[in-house]
Amino acid sequence: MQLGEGVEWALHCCSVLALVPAGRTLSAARLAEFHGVPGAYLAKHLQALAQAGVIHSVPGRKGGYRLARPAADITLLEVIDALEGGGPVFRCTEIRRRGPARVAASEYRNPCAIDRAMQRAEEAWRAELGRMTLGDLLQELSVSVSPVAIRKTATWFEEAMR
Amino acid sequence: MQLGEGVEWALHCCSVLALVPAGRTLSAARLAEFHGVPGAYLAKHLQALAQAGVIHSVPGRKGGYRLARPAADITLLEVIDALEGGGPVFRCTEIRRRGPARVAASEYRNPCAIDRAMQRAEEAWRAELGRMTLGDLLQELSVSVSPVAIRKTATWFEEAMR
DNA sequence: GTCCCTATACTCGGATAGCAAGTGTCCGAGTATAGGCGG
DNA sequence: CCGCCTATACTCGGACACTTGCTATCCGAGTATAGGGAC
Repeated sequence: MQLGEGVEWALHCCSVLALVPAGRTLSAARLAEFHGVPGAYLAKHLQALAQAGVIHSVPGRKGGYRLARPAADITLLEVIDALEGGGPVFRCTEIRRRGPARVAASEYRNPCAIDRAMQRAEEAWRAELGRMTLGDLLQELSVSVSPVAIRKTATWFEEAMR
Repeated sequence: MQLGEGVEWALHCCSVLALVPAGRTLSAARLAEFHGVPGAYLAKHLQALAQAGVIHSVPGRKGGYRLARPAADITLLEVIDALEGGGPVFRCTEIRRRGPARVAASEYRNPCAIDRAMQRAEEAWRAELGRMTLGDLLQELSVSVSPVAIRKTATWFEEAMR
């Protein structure tokens, strides 16, 4: 089991979009260029983010993408769920109700103990991701990224915003 | 992202194998019959569990499978890692080092903040699964499963052990 | 009657197809700009 | 000189191929049993 590559791209793109000035946008092509990834495929993931209400898309010539809300109001969990569908990682198919030891449906009042344990673990995962917002991420980036890289990013931004 | 179907099967099989008397085994065919799943495919997953040292395989005519250790010493995490490979769910491909804003490799001393956040969440998931053992699961099952189902399972076991 | 040998039945183990989902790419619909034309 | 109209360039959005990994199955290698034969 592993998350799709698009999750990494989406998280990086969102952290970049958080730097876009209010009222401006950044196109999918620019985002792809910045991260060195295929633009056509990245567009597909950005589309999913837009449909989930994480980012806002602006059509037309001066169009592009921007965050749909302030960075502090967007959790990492939202970004991931937007791409992966948000369904449960572990799907209980109730195999306990199959085979020779099955009993009447009314006997299965309690939920499957295995499913419960898995959901508990999954909830811990989601809680951790739901605790952290893009705002937190930006703050962490501002202190952990080297000044050289920050300067270079700022320069690229001026070019891209022109 | 979702776990393979085999994870559910493996967890149920392990909880059944925990009921096997010491010195005895249960064949893959019996386990498949009990859960109503294709035996040939289940065998593949049991094989993975055996290679990971979770269960012990006995070849030959009176062969089969049994737990490699006491149920209280086997965590749910071990079972899942045995099937899914144990690798990280989120793989950081360091895309920050690509594109026009990249800088010299020596500037990337700090680990990627996005990767850190994802690993933290993943660790919460693994911790929760590592906390629970098959022994805990059995105890929970003994009180949550209906007496009728327990009796029916016991009857099937007597037949299978013959 | 006892021991040994052989054929058998049943087990695990790895090698082999089929299929769904993720990966990657393309072209069409829509909009703000820029330039030219008319008043 | 000013306003309007049209052609253009650039954007997002969904429809279309390809590849990887999960799903499913089979047959071969190995071992304990059971039966028969020899002593």
